[in-house]
Amino acid sequence: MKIIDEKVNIDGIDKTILNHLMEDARKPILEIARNLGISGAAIHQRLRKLEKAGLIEGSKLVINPRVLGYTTLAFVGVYLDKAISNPQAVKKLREIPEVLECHYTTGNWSIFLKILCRDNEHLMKVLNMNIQAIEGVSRTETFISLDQQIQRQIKV
Amino acid sequence: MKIIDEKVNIDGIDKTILNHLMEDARKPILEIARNLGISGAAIHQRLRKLEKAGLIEGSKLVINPRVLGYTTLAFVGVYLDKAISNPQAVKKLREIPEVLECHYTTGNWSIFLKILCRDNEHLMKVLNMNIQAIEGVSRTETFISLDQQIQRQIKV
DNA sequence: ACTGAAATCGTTGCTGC
DNA sequence: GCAGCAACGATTTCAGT
Repeated sequence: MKIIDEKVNIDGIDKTILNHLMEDARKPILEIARNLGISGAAIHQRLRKLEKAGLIEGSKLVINPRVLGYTTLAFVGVYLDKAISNPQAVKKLREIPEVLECHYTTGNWSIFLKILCRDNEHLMKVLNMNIQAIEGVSRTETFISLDQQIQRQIKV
Repeated sequence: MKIIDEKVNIDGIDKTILNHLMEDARKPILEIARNLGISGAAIHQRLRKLEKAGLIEGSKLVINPRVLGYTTLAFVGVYLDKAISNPQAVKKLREIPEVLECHYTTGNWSIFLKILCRDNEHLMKVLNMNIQAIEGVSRTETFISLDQQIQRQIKV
């Protein structure tokens, strides 16, 4: 766990830089620099400041899973028998590549998952063969995403 | 909607390139090239092929919302009165910056959201003032993420 | 906090294997 | 499908103000 003890003071220039790069992490720094009327070096200085403050975590290439044949996105609420089995369950869940997110949540479920599968048959297999097989998992409730309408990060 | 009609044939070299850049979209291409023992130009050729195939959607700078004071992540199931109001509801949801994801789902809810707020008070305000205020929204069920244990993309 | 300069890298297009 | 090369632009760092 990284400790963030740096004060973050973000001005409009920082926001402009971040908003550009949040859309396209490989957008040329000099292009942003020309838009802002400052030098490329100034942008780099600000980026280093924002990294040091812990605001910038990194960058990711975003792929379209449909092209790889992954078309079924689902959310799964997991009921666990006993609280003590949670960390072991998460460890097992981490070994299932279809599990993209895993949250401890308030409410009915102990654990809440986002999983991505090739199709419904694959989803059923992952649920029955992989997730239900984990010790402590008593029951699951599955919600299939028929269509995702919004996908974004928080506005800076 | 982009039409993907390209056949995708991804070999081990493509996978290596993608896995590197999915971890860090700004990782130097020449560094990857040296690891693989091929030229930088060859990597660029493959990246163009993968973009043309629609597998590469883009890249994103990933920020840590906690540094901006956003600490409460929640999932919200939304009940809508009538099916006809769904597109209008989504349109309104898009105007709420705290809404990061929005899915049409199978099961009890019409719509399922991921939302990010500064704290529980802010969450309550967004639920009561913004989401419940949307025409057609009859009820919501909220699950707060106490801790996110897994966050990743599908393995290529 | 920013500029300007200098070295390295990114990117494209070419020729040839 | 890849190498090697060339040309131009971008990245990155650092001294200087």
